[in-house]
Amino acid sequence: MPEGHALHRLARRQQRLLGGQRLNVSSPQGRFAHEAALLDGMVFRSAEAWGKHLIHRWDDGRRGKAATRRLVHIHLGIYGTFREEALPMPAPTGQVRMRLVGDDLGIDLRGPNACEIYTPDDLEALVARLGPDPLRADADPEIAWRAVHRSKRAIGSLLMDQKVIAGIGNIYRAEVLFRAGVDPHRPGTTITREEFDEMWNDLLHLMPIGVRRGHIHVVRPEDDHGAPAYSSDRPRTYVYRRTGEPCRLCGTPIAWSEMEGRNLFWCPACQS
DNA sequence: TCTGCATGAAAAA
DNA sequence: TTTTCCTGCAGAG
Repeated sequence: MPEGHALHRLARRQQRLLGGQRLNVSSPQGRFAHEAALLDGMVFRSAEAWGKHLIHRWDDGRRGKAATRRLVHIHLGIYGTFREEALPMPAPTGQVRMRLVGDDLGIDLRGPNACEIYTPDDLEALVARLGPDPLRADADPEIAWRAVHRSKRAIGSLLMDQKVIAGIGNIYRAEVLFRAGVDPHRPGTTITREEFDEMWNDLLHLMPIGVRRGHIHVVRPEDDHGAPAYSSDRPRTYVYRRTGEPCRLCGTPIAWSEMEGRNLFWCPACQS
């Protein structure tokens, strides 16, 4: 679930569902109890994503300098999940780190990598260490291009590095490389400006689709036939988790290897 | 019902 | 490079 598109989608949804409401905040699990007590009864003002990071903005309902404001930083990691619940809220099951209860519904957060109070300086530092996020209007591809162009690291590794581009995960990494015909093992220094631009523009195209649909779907309709799909739905990926299955374009078995501890998938014929 | 793996990334070693 | 976070799902039985 949680590549960048999922976080941007969550931010929009949570702001729509809870924005402007005074919430009851708790931490049934206890690990966020002190912070939850500070937030309890405050107004949930907005939610915003930078890459895979989510920021909740809170205030006490007053305007201007008199207002007390707080920021909460959330990173879901690989396990983290939000679940919406109808009121009245059910008894917590599992480890509920943060429970938000509004006028119409509640939201439980389980298993996050991070859930913590941020200062404005913390947020500034976070944004400063992230690369451009293709889902944000202010994203500057030149920053990403420079990072790629001067690095000897494999492009498959660079695309996963949040300092290079924020919000890309294992699926977008694999699929964008496939669609651009780029071998994941090539050093960044060998990537041409044309290849980089093609991948960046593809992210600009694909990631908003992910936000709208709520999942990553990159297979063009004309390629959506033949080989058995990974999921029971229509095929969504060209290479991700399709090890040994025929490439949707050329039929060559999709290759797998481990790159820096993560699964890597590519077509050895289309990406060379 | 049980088991192992997963779309991350910071911290530890 | 390994450990940690400890949910949700797919596949096996």
